[in-house]
Amino acid sequence: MGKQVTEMLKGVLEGIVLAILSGRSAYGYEITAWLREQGFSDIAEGTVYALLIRVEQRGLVDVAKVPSEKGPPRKVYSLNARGRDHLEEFWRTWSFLTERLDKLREGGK
Amino acid sequence: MGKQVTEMLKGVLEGIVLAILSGRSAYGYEITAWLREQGFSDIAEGTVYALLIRVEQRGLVDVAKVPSEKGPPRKVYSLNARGRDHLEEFWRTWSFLTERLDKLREGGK
DNA sequence: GCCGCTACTCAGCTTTACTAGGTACCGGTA
DNA sequence: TACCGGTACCTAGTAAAGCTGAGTAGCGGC
Repeated sequence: MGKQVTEMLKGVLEGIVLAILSGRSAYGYEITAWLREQGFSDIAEGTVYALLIRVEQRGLVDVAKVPSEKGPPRKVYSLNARGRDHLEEFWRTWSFLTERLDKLREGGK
Repeated sequence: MGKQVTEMLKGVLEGIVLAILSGRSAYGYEITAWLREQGFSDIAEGTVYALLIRVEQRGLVDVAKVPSEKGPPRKVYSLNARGRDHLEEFWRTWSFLTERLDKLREGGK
């Protein structure tokens, strides 16, 4: 990926992670691995952990500590009601953006 | 608009402005006004000017100073070849992002 | 003579992602 | 036993891009 994606991710990555958590609970390491599989090849681990801490502090997710067979205990995150609201708001904003961009793309040629 | 759009605009606003310039030349004040009409209600003026200076310094646009009837002279920007390349690259990155997000949205319910 | 619109500029702040480390637990192998 | 690789998390410092808020300046109309 290029630097361009990096900048575009600002404000979007949080929505992506919340969207992942809306499907099922997950922990940081897992989310990072999943993102890499999906083509977000160079998202730094630290970025995901920092983001998770941020959304936790804002009360958008619940956390449970679950022991792992191989390594330190996992911090499993799940979306709560507030997080679900926030995610909906994210999708609305995202739709707004994509609509404008689609129009621009057509109009611009 | 909310703070959410603000963060999402990072990395995207530049593409939006380049896309506008791909259709026709324009100057800062005009671009700001146009963005506001399109629903980007609280994009700060300073933001647009700063962005224009940035893309100019990176050689993506050409600049011409044109006297105005009512106010200081306008700096009219137009997309050059490099800018056009950059814009194409932007659209590719944008498509990549929207594809992932669309999938997530469906999958997440 | 001043108000409002046009038009651009600048310094300082915030947010979010990156870099580049580090801690720690486990199993397998030399 | 000693180490390595995979799992799992955390932190401090940096950079980029947008915002806030203020300032400069020309023009026309009441």
